[in-house]
Amino acid sequence: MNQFDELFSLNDTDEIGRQLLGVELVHKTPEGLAGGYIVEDETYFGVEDPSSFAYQGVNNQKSKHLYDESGSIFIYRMYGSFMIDIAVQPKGTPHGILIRAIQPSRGLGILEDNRPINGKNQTNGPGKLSQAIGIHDLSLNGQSFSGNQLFLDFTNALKPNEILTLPRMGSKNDHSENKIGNRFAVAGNPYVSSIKNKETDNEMFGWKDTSIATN
DNA sequence: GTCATGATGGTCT
DNA sequence: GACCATCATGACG
Repeated sequence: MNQFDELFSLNDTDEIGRQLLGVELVHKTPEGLAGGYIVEDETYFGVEDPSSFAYQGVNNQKSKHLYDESGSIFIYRMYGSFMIDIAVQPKGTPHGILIRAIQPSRGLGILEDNRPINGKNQTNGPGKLSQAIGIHDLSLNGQSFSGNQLFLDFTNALKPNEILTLPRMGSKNDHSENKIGNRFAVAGNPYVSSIKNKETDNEMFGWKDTSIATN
């Protein structure tokens, strides 16, 4: 079994969220490959999660791709921005993982053309990173992250020194008692959204080994 | 640098 | 016209 199948066959959605940190998210654009290392993500627990689009079994135009097989692409639009999610768990179980931030590693010139902003603000939010890597429609919905348009690359994956577990962002449905779903982040990485500047690790960016150069 | 606030747009009622 | 798993901006120190 390859790393992709191994990861997306895990039963524990939070564990998949933790293991995704350090994996490269890559988009094949007309100009070339563009992408970065995942440094922050957020888990959603389907029918039992009040802030999931599939809460209590909702299955409509917006949520239907959450029900796809583990490792499928689920893109949606919010406040005019595009968000990139991974559908996880077997077909029919609508768990999802939202990719919230990446550290640029591939096609840096393409990222800058798509989103001409310097530094960490280029990719430290879900709407920002999708703009930077060139996702501007819903056309990839339902395809697999093991394909070759928008895919996960494990070959150069980095290992976080420490993983932070934080409350989820946004989601005004998240009122109350149901404390399920988590936000995971690479401790000290400057591209994590809303990280305090003095908490960043400017030497290693929070990775165990950064000998793999960015280009 | 931090924080609070208004703008946002597509989708659904 | 309301809803929202967001973003950019402008006032501070």
